[in-house]
Amino acid sequence: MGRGKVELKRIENSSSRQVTFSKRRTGLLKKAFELSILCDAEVALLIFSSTGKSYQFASHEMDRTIAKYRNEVGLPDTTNRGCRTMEFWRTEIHELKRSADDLEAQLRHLSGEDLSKLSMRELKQLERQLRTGIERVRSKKRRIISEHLNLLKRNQRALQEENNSLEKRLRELQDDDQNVSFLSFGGTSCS
Amino acid sequence: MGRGKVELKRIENSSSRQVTFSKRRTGLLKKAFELSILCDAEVALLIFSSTGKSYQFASHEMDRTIAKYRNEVGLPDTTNRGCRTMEFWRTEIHELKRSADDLEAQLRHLSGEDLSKLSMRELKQLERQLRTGIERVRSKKRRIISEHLNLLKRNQRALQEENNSLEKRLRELQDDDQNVSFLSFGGTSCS
DNA sequence: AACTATTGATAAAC
DNA sequence: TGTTTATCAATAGTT
Repeated sequence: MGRGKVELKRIENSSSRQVTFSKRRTGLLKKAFELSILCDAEVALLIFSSTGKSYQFASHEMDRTIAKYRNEVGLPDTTNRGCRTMEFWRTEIHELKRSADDLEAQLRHLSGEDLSKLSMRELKQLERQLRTGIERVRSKKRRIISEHLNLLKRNQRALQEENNSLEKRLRELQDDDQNVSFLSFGGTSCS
Repeated sequence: MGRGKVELKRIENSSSRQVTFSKRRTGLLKKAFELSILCDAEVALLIFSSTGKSYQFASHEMDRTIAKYRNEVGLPDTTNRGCRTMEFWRTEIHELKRSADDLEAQLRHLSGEDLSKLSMRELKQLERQLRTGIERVRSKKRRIISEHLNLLKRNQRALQEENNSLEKRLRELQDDDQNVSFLSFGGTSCS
């Protein structure tokens, strides 16, 4: 952004480097702030100039964010254990509650409740989501039904086959019977 | 940057918020990287999404940069007060997380995901719920559209009336004009 | 530091 | 999630 592209390497001219540092540092801090507000994120940013001057931004308590990071990475936190943890848990719980509230609101919206504050755009999006959901549910139902049907067909086929073989055996038995009668009564075929 | 300005406040629509988070997070990390290269600065950036996912960048060793920060701010105090209620917080958080998981599962189901474990009966119930939801959303949309339409009609009517009165006044003015001509020129009607 | 031509980032839509 | 497009924002080079 600016007149001409910039190669991604250390700016050799020291005063340009300082000017650029000042401009970009400001921009970076601003963007970190915006991200934290717009997206409700927890952001911590530490900057040290090559001359050692320090700049920073933290959307929440810096130590808490660092503690979270250490937790994530797996190392035990070297900050205060104990006293501050209480506050840590409290905010943690607060956030969990808020995200639960958020989920509940989404659920209500998907059930068609509490729509009064939604814009047309949000309503359209919601309808699309519901349509997708209902289509997937229906497709799942169809699959279940079709599987059930296949099972029934298979069973039917098996029964039919069993039936056939039973009939066949029955006929054979009847034939035997006739032969027995024929033999025992001297060969007159009746009907 | 993008179509239309953005107000600096938490984005209420949760899916927009997530999309924006993803985009801006990428941008922020990129800019942090660029600053560190171009200006030879030491930069550390920690980001946690509102759902707790973690992202980070460090131009140097993260711990070193954090240590530098701690040094800058002043060493942490080691006060260690009673943390007997630790267990309480732990269970509290556990419960909250479980209820959040439950809500998330419901949401997934309503979005048509994760249906494999549901029975036919549950699927039918889900479909009914979705149908109700979609019908309510559609009805809300219809109401909004109809209100908008009414507003437009009212405006149109008002404009029409204004138009009529303006035309009337214009005619009156023209008539006056003719009368004035008539009087000053002694009564000869011209055309 | 202020200016402005340009590039870069990204909101909205798909 | 990725792509595209229309716009706004950041900033490189200049004064």
